Amino acid sequence: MTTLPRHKPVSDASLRAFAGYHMKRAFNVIKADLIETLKPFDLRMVTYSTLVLIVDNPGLRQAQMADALMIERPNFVAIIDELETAGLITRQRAPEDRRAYALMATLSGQAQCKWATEAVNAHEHRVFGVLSDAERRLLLSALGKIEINAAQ
Amino acid sequence: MTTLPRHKPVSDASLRAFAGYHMKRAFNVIKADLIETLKPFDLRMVTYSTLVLIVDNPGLRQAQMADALMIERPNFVAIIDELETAGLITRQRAPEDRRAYALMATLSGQAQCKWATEAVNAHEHRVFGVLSDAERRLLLSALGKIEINAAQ
DNA sequence: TATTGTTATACTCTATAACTATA
DNA sequence: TATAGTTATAGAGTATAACAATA
Repeated sequence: MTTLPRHKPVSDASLRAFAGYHMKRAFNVIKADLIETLKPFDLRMVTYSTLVLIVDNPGLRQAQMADALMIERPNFVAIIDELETAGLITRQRAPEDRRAYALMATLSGQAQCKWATEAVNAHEHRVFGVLSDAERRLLLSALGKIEINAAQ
Repeated sequence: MTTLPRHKPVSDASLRAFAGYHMKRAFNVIKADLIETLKPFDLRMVTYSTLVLIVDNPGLRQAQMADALMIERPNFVAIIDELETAGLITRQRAPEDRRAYALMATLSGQAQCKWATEAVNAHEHRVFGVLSDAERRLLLSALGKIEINAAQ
């Protein structure tokens, strides 16, 4: 008896004309799956990315890491605190510049990074496994072009 | 004289192995451009998407719109307030269910939607114009597959 | 005077519980 | 009792100004 039926389908045809809308929707599902993937390791997307960068680039300063991750320096403090409290990284005063900290992964941090990366690889396989190798290559190529184009 | 040179390049090679990392970086540049595109219209991404949906689906209820946009009902209230205050839409009590509001775009809202959509089309051309038609089609197809796959 | 890490702060986005008015 | 819209609130995420220690 409702003239406004409750489950009338909503048309998003106009939005679907935009590639950006599809990017957002696809990225939303990827993000949701990644968050679940990292939860057992007590890592968030940003703490996982940071941990990987510290493992791969031992000894760098906070400001350098923050720049690479495009995170504002003040916001990076809590992220580093979180990883340090979890025993995954250490802050070491840089001997030649006592204002700066050099960031290093602990042995535990290296192990955690390796295990989490295995889980993230499984996540990537789950999410992008629907694509053929050719599709996946073309997706990466297209994404790269979009990013480079914007930097001009 | 720094043994930790300030601009030592940071390797993100490990992260670049992940398609999701490229998705995030590409989406970041798209988002930044779209935010600038919508600023002259006093619209945010979410208010623009909502306006388009209301123009295309006049008379639907808030809850239906919120579901379609995957926004929690409480958070949708401020979005609708914003569009209503700007004179772009109206809330009309649904006569057959006086708890509900039917959402309608005003004439001004329809015009604003049309102009903003022209700007968003230009934005899409700027951002995705680096891709060939074939690349763009394959990107959309791949994104669709990722989204559908996740819904299973 | 400038820079590193930090604190404080504010604004957005997102998620949940609970209220009101209607059904 | 259940639902539509709302309020309040809390947690992330993000951005800027300003401070102490050091250069």
